[in-house]
Amino acid sequence: MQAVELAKSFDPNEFEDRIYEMWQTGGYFSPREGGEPFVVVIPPPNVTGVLHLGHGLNNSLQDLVVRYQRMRGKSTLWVPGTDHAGIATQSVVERMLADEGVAREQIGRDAFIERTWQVANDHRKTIVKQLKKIGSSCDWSRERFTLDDGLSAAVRDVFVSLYEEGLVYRGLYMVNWSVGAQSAVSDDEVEFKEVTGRLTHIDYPLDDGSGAIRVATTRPETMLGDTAVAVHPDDERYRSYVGKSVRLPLTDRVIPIIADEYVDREFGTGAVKITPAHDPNDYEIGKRHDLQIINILNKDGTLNANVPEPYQGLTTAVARKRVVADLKTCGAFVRDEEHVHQVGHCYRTGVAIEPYLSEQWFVRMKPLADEALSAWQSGDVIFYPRRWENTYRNWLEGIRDWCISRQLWWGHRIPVWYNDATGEVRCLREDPAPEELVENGGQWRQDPDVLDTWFSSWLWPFTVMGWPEQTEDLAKYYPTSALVTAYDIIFFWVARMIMAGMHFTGKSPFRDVYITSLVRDIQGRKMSKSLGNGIDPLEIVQEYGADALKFTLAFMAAQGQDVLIDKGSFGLGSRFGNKIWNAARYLLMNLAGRTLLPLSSIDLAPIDQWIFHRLNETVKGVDAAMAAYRFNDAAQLSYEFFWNDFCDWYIEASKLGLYSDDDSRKDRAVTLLVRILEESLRLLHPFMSFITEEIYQKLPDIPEADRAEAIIVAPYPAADPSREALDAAVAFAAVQELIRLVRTLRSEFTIPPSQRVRFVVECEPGFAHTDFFAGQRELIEMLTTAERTEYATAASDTAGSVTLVGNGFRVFVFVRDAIDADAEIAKIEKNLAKTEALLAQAERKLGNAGFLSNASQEVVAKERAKRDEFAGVVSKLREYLARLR
RNA sequence: GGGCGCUUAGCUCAGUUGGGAGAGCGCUUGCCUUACAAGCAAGAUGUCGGCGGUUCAAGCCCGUCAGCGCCCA
Repeated sequence: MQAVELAKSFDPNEFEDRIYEMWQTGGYFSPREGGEPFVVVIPPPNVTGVLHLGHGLNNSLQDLVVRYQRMRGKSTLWVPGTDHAGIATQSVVERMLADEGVAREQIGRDAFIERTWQVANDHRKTIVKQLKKIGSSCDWSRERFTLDDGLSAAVRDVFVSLYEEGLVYRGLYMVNWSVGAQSAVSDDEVEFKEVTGRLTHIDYPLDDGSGAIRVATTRPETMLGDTAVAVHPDDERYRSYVGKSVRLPLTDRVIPIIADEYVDREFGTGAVKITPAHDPNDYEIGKRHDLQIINILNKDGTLNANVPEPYQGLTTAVARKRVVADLKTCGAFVRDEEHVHQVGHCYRTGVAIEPYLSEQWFVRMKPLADEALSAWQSGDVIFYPRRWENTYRNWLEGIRDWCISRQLWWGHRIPVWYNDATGEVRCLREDPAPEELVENGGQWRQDPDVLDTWFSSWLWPFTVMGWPEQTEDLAKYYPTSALVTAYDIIFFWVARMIMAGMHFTGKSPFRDVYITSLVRDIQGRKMSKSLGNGIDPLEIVQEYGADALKFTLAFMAAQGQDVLIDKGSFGLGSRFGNKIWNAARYLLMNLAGRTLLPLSSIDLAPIDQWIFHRLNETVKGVDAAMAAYRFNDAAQLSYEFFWNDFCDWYIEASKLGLYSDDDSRKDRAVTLLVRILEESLRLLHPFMSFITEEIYQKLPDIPEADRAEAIIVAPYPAADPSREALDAAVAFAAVQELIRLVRTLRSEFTIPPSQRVRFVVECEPGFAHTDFFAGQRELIEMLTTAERTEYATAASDTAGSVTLVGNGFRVFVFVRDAIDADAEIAKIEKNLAKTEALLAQAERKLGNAGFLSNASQEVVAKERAKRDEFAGVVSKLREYLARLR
């Protein structure tokens, strides 16, 4: 057989694109015929921008799960796609237009939407390219976009259905007005931030001239819209004021003083100004007391014509200063003080939210939330880690109606037409709408607003399968198997998808919800553009390779904890790739002139049994970890097997065979090495996808091996009871102990590699591995750089030796001349003290009646074994110490 | 105000049912040993935040205090 040559230096850039192309051409990303389905739908990235490291984590983990299940024979489907992200995308385009000096109103709705499609398409292409670059094994033939025809039809269908069911309604309500987006947003889209403002105390003079009532407010400019002052009905201080009126400063209005239990007597002065149009609580009070509602804001957040002329057109911030100044001038201003309070901000634009009374569309959420709760209660949805179920439950139990209309152009247009003349309203599935509704003579007009982006996202798991059409995909691949997403969108997305799934399909859209952590920088800050601390996943791919990206993230993604990461962290995965590459390179270069044998013809030596045993244990561990979504455990187990067991021990040991002059011995060694390499590659493929495929493609034919045309569709290693070899594992552990003892000695006394040492191993009577040691002489000598080692039950002449104490044996190393006696004594004393402490601890336990009666048989037996081991070591160390002195 | 989480080696973090404290990076020492210096061999470092309790036994369970973070109101 010819040698296979791998490049001397490992360079993932050399093969990653080529391998991805090969997978795509091979059609491996599409579900295979037969097999139980395993389906994942991607959390669709926004077409606003490009992928960041959070996407890197999320998609790496999805790829990990999908590849693992694919190799386990499942009919695996990962549906990719993108989200139109209404507000975010629209504002990106608006900014672009602004740079050109144009407002969207100038170019008109159709032109604006056209322009936005271009931007969205550009971003979509970039995102797809990025997902491919990091190795995502998505089925690209099924890629979807929340605004494409099929999904749009579904959105329309759902809106109309809910309208017909009475779960969608329209009305005049206090909503969260995003001045930045000039649109309403839902309650969930408001982020409360602590803001240091000022609490302003103002005297409102009584209309009858008998004094004034003092109010305190954090938003003085809203006084221009005040229509009452309220006090608590039981507040003695203000009892006599109730029923009187005040003359509102800076205006010519007279407003009443009312009593309402909502008022907090402890806050401020205990008297509160009431602005029904601009505060949700004031609005409620206004309704109770039939107060006038004066809207003082324009949609852009400036003051409108309902305020006195000098303030019109000012922004709220400017108006605030102006109002305070004018209050000072007229003497109504009392004082103000620093005041820390929570202020709502739009999560997309970051601009402060103004409570604003307007006509909007809402979804009545209670019935839907109940369905989502029952899905969870009956175990149809399981979160990993479980504690996120609290978040899910709390949100659903305190559910509020969902404001779904947005005053935007980019999105799903609300399918409702109004006849202003007759007052008729029609909500229609038909698309395009009937001729008579289309804006002709101005009789009918369509609602100008679009729907919240999440109103399409919440349908994602089944609309990507073609719903409401009863498609083949829907029947086969819905409900999906697992959802992988971050905790910050449990409300926005996960809970709503479960609601929609239950309501429209009668099924939870997925059973397992794996909640990923957020990726932060090394100082624990969220990665963001403005901080400039973001990490571009493509930069990582460029520098370290896609495998390094995925492996490192998987290795670090313990359940529940945020991942703190910097660029250097990816060295972990990169070094692992280098290790795999070089191990494979070494084995393959040794194929020259060899013949691979059938595994069944080989009589396994103990060390071979040991490595198969370790591989088998690793497979079991990885399976258990993957079943529990413990990706870091799975990654770590495979890493340790490959690096520590296979490379550090088995490959090193195999050099005995490879460097021998015996062809059959060489064939045997190479056969086993290639065989274990092949299985290891399959074990590692979900974590290190590109490199394992690249090497797999270069492997020679291996007799009796379960090969596939590509590793991506090769079978995942399965646990095999016949490979369990506990005896070999225990025996080999003893050999490792012996070798480490000698190596440590060499290192501690700086015995150069050029100096081969000689030693005698003396095994105690009853030591189980005496014969095994002797049988491994060659290996032991190679790995300790020794010569002429002897194995005996009683060493005869130990003069000139240094003693090493193992569990059940001693090693007499003849290097006495090389060592410093005082240093040796100090070392032994330290070791002795440590072992004596362990012995004392074990003896204390075994001397405790409570321990003997309460602890399990197994634990007691283990403790006895420990005591015997420590006792043996202690007595041997003492004896040696006595001899040294 | 309600809820969740965190505090373990210099750094970043694992530690699944309670039973001799771990990884990666960093550090120290020696090696360019015919796969890999992105490597090999060896080594050092912990009052597991404080206090109290349960238990034969606590990093792990319970209580409490302190500090940090997130979510909801």
